[in-house]
Amino acid sequence: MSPFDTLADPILAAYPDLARSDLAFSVPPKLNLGDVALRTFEAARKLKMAPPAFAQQLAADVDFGEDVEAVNVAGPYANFKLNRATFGKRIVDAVSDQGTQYGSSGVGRSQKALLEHTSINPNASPHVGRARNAMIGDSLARLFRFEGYDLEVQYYVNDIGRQIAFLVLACEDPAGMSFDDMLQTYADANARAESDPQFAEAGYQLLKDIEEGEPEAQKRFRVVTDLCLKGQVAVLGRLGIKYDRFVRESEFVKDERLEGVLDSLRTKDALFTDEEDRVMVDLKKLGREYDEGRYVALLRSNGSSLYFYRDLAYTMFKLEQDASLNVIVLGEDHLLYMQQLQMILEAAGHGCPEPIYYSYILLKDGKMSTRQAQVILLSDFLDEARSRATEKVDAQCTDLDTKERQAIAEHVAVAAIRFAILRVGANKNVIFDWEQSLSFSGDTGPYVQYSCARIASILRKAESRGEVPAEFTLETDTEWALLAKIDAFGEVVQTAMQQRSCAPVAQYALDLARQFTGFYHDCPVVAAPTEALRASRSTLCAATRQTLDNALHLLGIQPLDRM
RNA sequence: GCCCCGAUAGUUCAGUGGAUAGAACGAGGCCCUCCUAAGGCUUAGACGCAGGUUCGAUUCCUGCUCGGGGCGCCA
Repeated sequence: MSPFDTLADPILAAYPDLARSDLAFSVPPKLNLGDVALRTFEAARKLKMAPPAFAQQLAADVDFGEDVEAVNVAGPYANFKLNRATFGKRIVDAVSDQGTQYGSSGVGRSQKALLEHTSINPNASPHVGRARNAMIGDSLARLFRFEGYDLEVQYYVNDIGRQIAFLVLACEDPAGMSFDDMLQTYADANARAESDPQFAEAGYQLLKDIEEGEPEAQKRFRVVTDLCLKGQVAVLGRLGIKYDRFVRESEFVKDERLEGVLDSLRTKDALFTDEEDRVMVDLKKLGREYDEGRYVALLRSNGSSLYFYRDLAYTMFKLEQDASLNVIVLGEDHLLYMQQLQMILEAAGHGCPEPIYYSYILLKDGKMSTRQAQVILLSDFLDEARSRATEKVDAQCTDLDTKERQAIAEHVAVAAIRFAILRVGANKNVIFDWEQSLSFSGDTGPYVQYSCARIASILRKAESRGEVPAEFTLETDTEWALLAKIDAFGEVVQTAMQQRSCAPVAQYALDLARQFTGFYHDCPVVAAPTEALRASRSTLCAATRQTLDNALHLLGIQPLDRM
């Protein structure tokens, strides 16, 4: 129950021509104006009145009951002064009742959802650019589950194709190799394929062999890609990222699911074999207006499949699962590709997964490239972050044992990277900067964790378990501002769902943590002047912590009790 | 050439068709006999350019400039 709703009802009763969406409530720029503001431009227009006049009339005519202490009009704005204790108790009760579900709208309840993310080549240790996909995907997975969806997260393992073939070819003794060797081997193999036509030819032959089911070739691919996949998943696991199902691309080299699609294309005269014997699709026949991206190749001249063909089959496989939410996280380079895929699927009468695009993380001197071994590896980043965090934790938590301190340091490292990536909009390029990404102060994940630790410390000292007292009291603007912030969480979650992005959640977590810090400095809890205030402030701390926990959970960041 | 995305303080990012555009880092000045200084207070500092729509545009539209991505046997 948001304070805004209880204010809207009497207004709508007094002015039947208005709808809830005409009433724009917000927090006033200064708290001395009021606790909640109503902007009247929209409603006044509908009623054909001047906004200031409407605000005056509304303040005079509408009875808001005893929960509203005053309505002050400032030009086109009506500012409400509320009975803060009453509203405050409602907010704190809501958090207490809903606990880990506080903020969820439950829209996804009893609905199935499918999310594909990461899906990188099993060729080497993931770099932070790739990890952006995984972090965005994982935060969306958490968001969808929080909203009640029954979600399956899929990782499409690109375990076949030209570049994997080169890697497999270069791994003469895969059994004796470690995951850490792979980056260099992969880079070398790609360089060699460029300069050594025989090597490249052998790669294509290997590819053809595996597609034709040659057992020895399959085994070689499997050993290498398994080693890589295991290594990648372990590194991503450090970030708390998990997958429900791994689907191998190699399972889709020949797929009967495509028969229907290909038939539809033939019917529309969109399928043809070009002069070089490739099987192609002409999207112009399906209504594409630009020459750009008009043609799509499905099969090589030697009959082996291309990525598009295999992914089309995999996408059909996903569509068969009939999820009400079917989302895929992709790099911005896949935009045209996805448009093409959608056209083909539409031509065959199918829907298409909903794509979420993200832009690249760039290095100061250009793009990260695994192929050229020009990367910041995620594992290197995490190690460096952990070692910096360890220094601080060791100095500050001297009463904890080494194992506990190490665990905290790892959580801080993960918080730093996840927060740094998730808080910026997905369609913005990020220029990677070591010092900035490793910072633990300011607008960072560790700052939010620090607020959590402070709350935990207060609750330990106050020996409070956070029960809401019968009589909730508060006396300062700071306490009210914190309550208003807590109340806003549900709306933030809805915005995140609409935008398909947890960036608003990250921003919110920061705002809430900062708001709490203001409270921390202004309002003593343990040493509160009265028992009633001590109890209410403890409760407010507990509600803040629950809300922070819920927000951090969506971001995949561990709230800490000590740091 | 064509198609997508971006441009807000020195830097990295938020944000909004309407009240005084928010933070952080960096720079200057302060605060630990006070629930964790990974903190707080304080000073200075910003909507790329040009048009248009609107009572009102940083926000919507068009053009331009700059940056990123893409455009037939890579994935």
